[in-house]
Amino acid sequence: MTSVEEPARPNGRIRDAARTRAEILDVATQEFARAGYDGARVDEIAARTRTTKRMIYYYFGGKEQLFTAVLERSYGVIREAEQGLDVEHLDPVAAIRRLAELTFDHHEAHPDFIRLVSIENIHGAAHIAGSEKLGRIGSPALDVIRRILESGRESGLFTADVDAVDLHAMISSFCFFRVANRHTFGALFGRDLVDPAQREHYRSMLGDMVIAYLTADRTTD
Amino acid sequence: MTSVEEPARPNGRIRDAARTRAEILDVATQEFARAGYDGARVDEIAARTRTTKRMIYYYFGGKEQLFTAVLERSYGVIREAEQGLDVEHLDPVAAIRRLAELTFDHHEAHPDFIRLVSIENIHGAAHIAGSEKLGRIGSPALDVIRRILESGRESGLFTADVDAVDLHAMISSFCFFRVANRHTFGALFGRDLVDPAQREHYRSMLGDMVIAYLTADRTTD
DNA sequence: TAGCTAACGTACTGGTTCGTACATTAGTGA
DNA sequence: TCACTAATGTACGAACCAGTACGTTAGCTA
Repeated sequence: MTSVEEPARPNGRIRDAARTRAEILDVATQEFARAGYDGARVDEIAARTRTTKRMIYYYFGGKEQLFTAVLERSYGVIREAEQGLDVEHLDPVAAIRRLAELTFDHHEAHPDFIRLVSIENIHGAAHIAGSEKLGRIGSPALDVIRRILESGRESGLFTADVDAVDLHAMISSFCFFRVANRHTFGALFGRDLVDPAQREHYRSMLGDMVIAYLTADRTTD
Repeated sequence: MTSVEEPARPNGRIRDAARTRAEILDVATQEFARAGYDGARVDEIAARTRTTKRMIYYYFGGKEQLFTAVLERSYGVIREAEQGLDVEHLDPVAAIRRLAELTFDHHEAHPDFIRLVSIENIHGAAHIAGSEKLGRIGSPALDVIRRILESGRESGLFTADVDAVDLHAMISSFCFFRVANRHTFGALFGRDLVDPAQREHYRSMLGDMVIAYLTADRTTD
């Protein structure tokens, strides 16, 4: 999330469309993630901004479109992160583990994004469906997984009959659950899934799980 | 969810505290699951009931307490289901697979419950924290996992150093994600994770994953 | 420097929504 | 059968909240 800081200017109205727009998006991201779509208050977002509610409607049109814009930017951030991943030089096992770890790290580093995705699912992904930008956002991670799977199978290391999308779901599910459900899980089972002291434990657990699944001895099946 | 049906009585006011209470809970479960806590409307719940809004406040006190009651009953349903599972007679590998399948089936059969848990996580599990009933609900599944893990490790079949709570998290994460995130996942990747035609595929994928993790050859680590 | 427009602010409205005051009745026990 | 209470219904209020009508100004350009 690109946060907006300004070198305390003299008072009086300053005009900067880009800054105002970005600041609204920043605050809206926090507010929607904090309270959900219906729980979020347009007035509250405006109050925590250096501008007014009028500007939210001026730039985004309404609460619904603002939420869509928040989603679009948040998804854009992961896509960028995914585009930066470079694991082609590693052997398939190491490459998959590295990819899983990157997913793990990204989920942990962006709890607000995880919450937004949960919220969007409560609403049946209606905003994604209504957004052209999100429709064609794709996923660089999928292409990477596809290539790793291929080379892993060629070399005989990977025995699992699984495609990139399903493997992505498997990796994401663990990372997502750990962050998204930490509150109920903690309250019910007394274990904090995002306890920093257990971070390495869960991180390697994920890698072990995925590698074990991909390389399991299937001759006896 | 125990749904309430009545043999169409002659009109006129009927007094049945238990029925009225149960009917409110049924409708509230649907409405909260449909729209989230803040999106749900008390008037809407009342309208879809054979009683009035007044009764919701009479029996539950308010929207917040109604949601807590809905959660309490929903969690009670799984606990009951878990108590019915009988896998002690199976060998550890088969027992774990069976347990994973039961979790898989339960998640798929209760999408409303999954949504409620997502919603409760958005609110930081505040209602669970404020409920005595939910605080001491425990989890029969955990005891079962504990025993299976022990016997699996004794016989040398299981090599993974994992405890019951973490294994439960691993199994739940896959089952939960598949149902909770099906909308965004479907919209972004064009794959329906709850497509009935793919049900067996994902069900066995989960079992394979967990078993592979537990029994992986760790001599080379 | 005049004028134009994108950017911004204020003040308000209309509908919504949780919650309640007050009235009523079904069923039960004396 | 009478009275009492748990259960129910009606009508309303007060706060909240998304959205807007209308007015203002900063900064650019001709």
